[in-house]
Amino acid sequence: MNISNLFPILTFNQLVKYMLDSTLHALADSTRRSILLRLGEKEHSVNEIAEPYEMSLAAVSKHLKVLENANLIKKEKVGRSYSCRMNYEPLKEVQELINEYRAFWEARLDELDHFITQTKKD
Amino acid sequence: MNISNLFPILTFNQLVKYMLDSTLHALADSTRRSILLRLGEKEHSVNEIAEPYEMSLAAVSKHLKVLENANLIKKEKVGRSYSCRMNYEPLKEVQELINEYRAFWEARLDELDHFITQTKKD
DNA sequence: GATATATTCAACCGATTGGTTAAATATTTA
DNA sequence: TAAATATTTAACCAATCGGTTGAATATATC
Repeated sequence: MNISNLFPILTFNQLVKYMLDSTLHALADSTRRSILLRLGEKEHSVNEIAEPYEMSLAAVSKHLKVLENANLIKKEKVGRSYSCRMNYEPLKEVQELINEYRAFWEARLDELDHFITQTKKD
Repeated sequence: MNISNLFPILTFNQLVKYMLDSTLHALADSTRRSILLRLGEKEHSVNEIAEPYEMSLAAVSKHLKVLENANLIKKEKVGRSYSCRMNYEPLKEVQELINEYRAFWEARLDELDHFITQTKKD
């Protein structure tokens, strides 16, 4: 199930929800986070990506599919192999999410700070 | 399975990996993201948290358990109910992760920029 | 002490996950 | 054209997921 297939039948908010679901799910696995870091550094073929992991090529291929569906990587066919590279875009959405939480968090810290100052004054 | 039970038998890196796994897994569900946003704003009892969702109280209780195991919320027993509040701490780790990816991403953009400048010069 | 309230626990369900192996598909090379 | 290489697909497996319902456990109130 690729996100682009669903595009015309979802509202914007549903789309953001779906994107965050798939991005965060893709990141919630240490093998995939490691793959993404390596692809951030430089492009790799599927075989190169799979090399360091103690699992089958098919398993790595599946991990790449999860990253690709989350739009975190792009694959381009080059001869008989695929060149994979990272796509940062979806991480901006995650960044924004974290910022939202931080805004609330800091607002509450301010409140607490204010409370302490008030208490000291009394 | 709570992270604190595993603490003595894991290395620091394994611990970070486990924490990111559980934090990102907890965030990869829109109900839990929504709960966390509301708890960021203010403390709530389990019943209050459950109110807006069209699912059983037990289901919400499970979501809260996932958030609690990821250390994203704290629960305190107050009389016969529980007061829940957000804990921002684990999100710092996520923030750092995103920053790592961004560092690579920007380094590559710089390379590309450099390449374009070079090409124009020729 | 009986009853109402707040929450969790246990058992179950169908769907999804992360892995496997073996076969299929493309493409290049000999 | 045959063989080697790169990758995906299909079928399977056990574990986990997100939900349900009904019973259990605390605590507060009548």
